[in-house]
Amino acid sequence: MRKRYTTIKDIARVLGISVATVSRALRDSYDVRPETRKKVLDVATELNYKPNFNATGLVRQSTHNIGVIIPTITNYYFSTVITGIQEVAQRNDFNIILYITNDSPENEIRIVKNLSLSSLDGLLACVSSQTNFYTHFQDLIDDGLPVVFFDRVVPTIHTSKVMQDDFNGAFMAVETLIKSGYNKIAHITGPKGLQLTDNRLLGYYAALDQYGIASYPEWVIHSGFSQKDGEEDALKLLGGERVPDAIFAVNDRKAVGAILALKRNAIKVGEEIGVIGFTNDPISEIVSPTLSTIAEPAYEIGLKSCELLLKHIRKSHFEAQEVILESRLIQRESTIRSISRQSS
Amino acid sequence: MRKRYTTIKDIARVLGISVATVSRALRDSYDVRPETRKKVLDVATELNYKPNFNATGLVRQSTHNIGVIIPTITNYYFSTVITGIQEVAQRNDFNIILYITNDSPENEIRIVKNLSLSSLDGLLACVSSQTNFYTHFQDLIDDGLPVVFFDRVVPTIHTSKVMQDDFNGAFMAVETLIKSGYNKIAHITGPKGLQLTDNRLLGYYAALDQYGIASYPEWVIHSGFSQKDGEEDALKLLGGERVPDAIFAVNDRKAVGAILALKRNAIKVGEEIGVIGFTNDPISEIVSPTLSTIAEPAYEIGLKSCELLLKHIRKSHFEAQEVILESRLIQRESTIRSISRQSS
DNA sequence: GATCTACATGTAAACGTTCTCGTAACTATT
DNA sequence: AATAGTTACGAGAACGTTTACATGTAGATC
Repeated sequence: MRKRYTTIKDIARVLGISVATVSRALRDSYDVRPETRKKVLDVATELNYKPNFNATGLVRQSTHNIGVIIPTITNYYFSTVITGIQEVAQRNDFNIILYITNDSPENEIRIVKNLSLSSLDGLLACVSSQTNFYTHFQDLIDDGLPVVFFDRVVPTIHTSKVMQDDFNGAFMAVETLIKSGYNKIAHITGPKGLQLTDNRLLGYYAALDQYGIASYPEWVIHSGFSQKDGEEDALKLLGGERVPDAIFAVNDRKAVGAILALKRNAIKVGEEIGVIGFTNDPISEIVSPTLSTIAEPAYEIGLKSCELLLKHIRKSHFEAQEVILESRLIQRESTIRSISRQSS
Repeated sequence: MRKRYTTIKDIARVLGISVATVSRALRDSYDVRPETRKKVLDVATELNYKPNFNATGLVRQSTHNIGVIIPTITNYYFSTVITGIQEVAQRNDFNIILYITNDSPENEIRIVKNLSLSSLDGLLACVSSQTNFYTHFQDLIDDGLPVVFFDRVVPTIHTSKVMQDDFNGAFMAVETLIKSGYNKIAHITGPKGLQLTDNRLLGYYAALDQYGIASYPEWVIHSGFSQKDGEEDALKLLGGERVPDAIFAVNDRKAVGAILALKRNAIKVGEEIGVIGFTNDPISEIVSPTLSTIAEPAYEIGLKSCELLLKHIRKSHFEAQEVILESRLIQRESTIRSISRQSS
């Protein structure tokens, strides 16, 4: 049974003063006598007063809510980003409302179309991997809702974006493979059209170019981001005409999938085929052999995205910004050619 | 720059009718002529009308928000639970507002104290592992806010709870170890006072009892839930007077920690010391040897919790319910005594 | 043709705040 | 003592909806 909660009116009645004064006492300090203020505050805590955000939101034309649209949260990267977002939001008294698209464009569109600036102060979004119409986001932006994209950003929309340095990360990954003695390097990556996919692919080509190493179209496989996709891609590479001696995966899940597939085919990972991933998912330390990878600043991406969004919310004319955070190489067993492997 | 959005008044003005009629046309179907209704709907879509939830919330005394309090989301179990929650919430047009406590009682208390039934229709909560005062939750319930606990539930609070069958899961886990030939079985578990910890511990003792197997106090180690805790606990067991030949871990993260620690000490997992976990985290298939475990119905726990909460929200006198979902055994390599181990 | 009923719509209060204005009571200035 | 300025507070509108109640119109009933 829902009880009636304490309102500003209750406090006013108890003290025999007006609601206006109570409101001021609760918020501003000016224009109200210290003693009055104290009395109000005392009664407020005594009656366990909590502001009604519907009411404040209605009059101030703002909720303290920011929406977060994300393909999935059951993976290290995204859940860490959200943790970062949440951290900043909490510090600034903003709530985060979570929308999970399950990486489906239909869900994404349905969700976004239902959003409005009457229920949200701003939006943080990571688009689903198969989305290619972005008008639903553009509409929201045109309506005046501040939007910041992260990780999977939309190139054609002008707004703030936060991502890791995909190009240099990929470059480092491939360079590491080359320096470790691999020279038939394949790349299993995400769907086309995603800026992240493009940039990592570009980094891959750039590194090959710089070291004068050949690549073949069949060595670049576009598919999804899951572990299963990684397994399938690896099998495809193994079954091809030219079998590579190293695989650069667009993320650690795919890299792990590839490692599992290779192991099942009795291929010694590292020794025969090197594998490097991208993310620094904790599984990269658990899989055997442990996985070399490019560490993404997931938490920082969350922090930065949310900070940027808050700036947009607070200054209506804050200029859109693109933030690129550094990635860094972590070398483990999967890119080392003859290691004294630890037992199993 | 935030634009003014379309309101019900705009629609009324365009059509020269009253806001009441527009409101009715938008919601009920009765008491408004079909043609009028159609005109309203047409204008609404044309002007891209979206209801202002602050306003509706204010008058209906309800937001469509449910809060979710959770220690962390960067792990398989919790992120999957949330995905389940989100699924039901979305289907029922409820938003979920996410609060992450980082497993800290101070954060939890601060967050809960700021909550109120003017901003939330209900709350789903999983308490932090070190919390032992629960008055902050009780206060909220006393205020009339529907609360459903999941996983880590609070025994002393009367409200709906959803959890997996911890007792039987633990029983199965230990039974499996026994049937695989282990008989010096240790248990590394979570903090005392948590119902989940207690129930799994009880299941552990019950299985040992049933098979007439001895246990020793030093074989039951209470600590945190992290992988690191698992490593430390395992080392403690190895360094003890009586070294066990099997470890039942309260969750997969700790089990993985234990496996890693054992491997570093050149102990053959499975062969020499069996390990079984709890959760069925995807890492359990990736770690080597693969980890036997008790699969928790994480997604279903999310679904069920949210469904239950919605019932509480909709029926103010809905009776509190305790739901216990089944866990099931998944046997892999870590509990098999001599396996033809796959290459590394 | 008067009354009754049903239907479709309008009027206005209410939800809990914030905030602009107005104003009484002081204090300061001359 | 008259005036101006300051301080602390109140009145009331506004935010966008919903909803109880009132009202007007049309057809049905006698």
